[in-house]
Amino acid sequence: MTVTIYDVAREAGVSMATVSRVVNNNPNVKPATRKKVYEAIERLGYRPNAVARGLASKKTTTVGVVIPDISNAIFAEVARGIEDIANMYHYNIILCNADKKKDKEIRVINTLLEKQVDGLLFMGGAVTDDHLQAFRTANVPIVLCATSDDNNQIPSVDIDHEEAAFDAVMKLVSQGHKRIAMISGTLQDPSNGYARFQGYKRALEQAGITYDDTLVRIGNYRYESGAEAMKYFIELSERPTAVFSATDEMAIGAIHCIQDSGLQVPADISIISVDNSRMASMVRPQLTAVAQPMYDIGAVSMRLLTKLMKKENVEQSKVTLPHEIVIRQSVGGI
Amino acid sequence: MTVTIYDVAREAGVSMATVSRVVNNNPNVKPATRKKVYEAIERLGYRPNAVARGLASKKTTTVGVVIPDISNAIFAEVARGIEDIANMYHYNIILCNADKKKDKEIRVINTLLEKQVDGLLFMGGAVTDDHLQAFRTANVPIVLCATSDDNNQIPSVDIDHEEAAFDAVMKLVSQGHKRIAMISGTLQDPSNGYARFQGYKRALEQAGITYDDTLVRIGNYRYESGAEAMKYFIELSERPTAVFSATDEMAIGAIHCIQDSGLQVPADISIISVDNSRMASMVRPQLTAVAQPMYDIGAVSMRLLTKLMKKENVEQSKVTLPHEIVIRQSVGGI
DNA sequence: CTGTTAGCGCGTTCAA
DNA sequence: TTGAACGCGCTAACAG
Repeated sequence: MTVTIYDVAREAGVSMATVSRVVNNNPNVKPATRKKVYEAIERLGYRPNAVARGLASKKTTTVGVVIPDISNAIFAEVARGIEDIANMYHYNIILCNADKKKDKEIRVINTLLEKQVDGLLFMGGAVTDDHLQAFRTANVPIVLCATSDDNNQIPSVDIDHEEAAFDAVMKLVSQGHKRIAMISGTLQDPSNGYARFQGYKRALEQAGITYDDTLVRIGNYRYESGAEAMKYFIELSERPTAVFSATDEMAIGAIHCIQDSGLQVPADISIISVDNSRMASMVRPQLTAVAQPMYDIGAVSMRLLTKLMKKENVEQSKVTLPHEIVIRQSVGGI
Repeated sequence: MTVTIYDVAREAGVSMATVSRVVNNNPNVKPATRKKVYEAIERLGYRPNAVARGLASKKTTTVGVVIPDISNAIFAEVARGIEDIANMYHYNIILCNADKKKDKEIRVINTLLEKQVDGLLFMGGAVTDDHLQAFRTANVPIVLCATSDDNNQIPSVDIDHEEAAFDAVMKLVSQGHKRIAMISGTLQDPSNGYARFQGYKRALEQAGITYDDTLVRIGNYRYESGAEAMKYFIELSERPTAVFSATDEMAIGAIHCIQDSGLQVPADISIISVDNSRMASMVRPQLTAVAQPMYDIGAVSMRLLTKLMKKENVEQSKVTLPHEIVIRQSVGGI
């Protein structure tokens, strides 16, 4: 049924070792024999068995990527960066979606490790002790991508979320806003949640604005939750003149909620967010946002992982990429 | 370094066969020994090697899913359906992105096959002879998901794209529109492109409207291409009163283009599309669209694949799921 | 209920 | 430049 390296060897009149050599591009094969082998491979339709190869060589040339939520547009762009670099270094990548559930993340990590991936990329999402525990038992390199752990034990590539949020809110401040609300992610999420919230608070402080927790709502990163939070703000007796959203999608929900209430963005309320996904341009008014360099985060983390897998020594295992603010139309003066 | 089943056996004072039995939940093990083995596993931090297991058992309990374009929101929902059913039947799933490039699709298919997946799900996208060729050499079942091949040789789960497009256009017709443009995908794409275009033409014909190819533009499914196509239509001496877009994202680009030109949707121009992704509600006015049952397409195709993998006989290898029209706000009368 | 023994398909010495 | 032989970690008969 399945044609193996033995069949090819017999067909070509050589030994299996020789077939193995040509398949693996080992130069120590006479061109004539190489040709014979290739012909036999062609004739038989031989396809190398990566599983057997992996067992024999103890390498799979594949890296596993766990995506917290496949429907989050951010990760698509990060994945693109990962893939481009992976291809460059001849690694296959396999994606596993974890559906935003922590236990599924752990399960997926273990599955990937059992599959003997040569390295692991853990994309955005909280890194708990359970994660750390799973990582610790791995004997392949792991890098965190668009997230990081509290104590920076694991190599990671990310932006400074606190600073990004700070910059976003300061943009609002510089436009004269004083009553600035925030649509946050859950504070359990260290990057997109907690850090961005801290940045918000620090900016308020620096601007001399007292923090008011009626101006903070927690969303779940989805469009609807952004709209709900905004609805709450609009109904406040003294509503905010500007809103900082932790992510694009919630910001867009907020924009539409404002418009559906008969108000204008940014005339009545300004909106800014962090992310700058493709969606930021797909709304009217277009969304002003602090941009994460998503492609680069993916590319750099994959590059870092290749170094780790090759046991090259890396000078810096935690890399923080710069962010920048992209001005569009959703922020106005007061 | 790596702890094997053999180490566990020694630690627990049993044979490796027994360890294998408990790891695989074979009932033929005395509870006491089972307990001993579990303890040894715990103590040593043993993790089964899926590669070795796959080689010995000739099964990997994983199915490969090729995603044509990870940044396409449609596939996220389809993937969700796939995963839920896969989990139910205890299959792991690994996703491979093909970046909308045909050669990468073929490469990814072969990689997955080399990895000895037990089955393959090929998601939306054109199925060419090269694909068929790659499929033919596979000796595991394959099912097409949200797409199908011309001759229906491969099992598939999909909607009737031609009919869906027809229904969309007929909706426009029923509202009194006569000058109906289309933003199409490439005609090389049999499902999202060619079939939907055919449905458009058939609807026109049925409505007694002569087909006019100045009213058709080909886009690449991205927001920007929808906007560009719309720009072209608006500048026509006699512009359309309604536009049928092959997909949501292009439709949203079109809506914004209309609004940016100072026109209104649907007062000046109506828009309808096929897909009904999450984005359809994330635009103002909200998009009226023919809905594909994306989750179901994923779930049903995975279910079909499990049957095929278990060699159960399936009555119907090509299944066509029903679609329905979701009325929102982007279509008006004339 | 448990242990022994073959392979699974391939990479990799070590000789020749 | 080539081949023979071993072993990767595990499952699956087959015995006992």
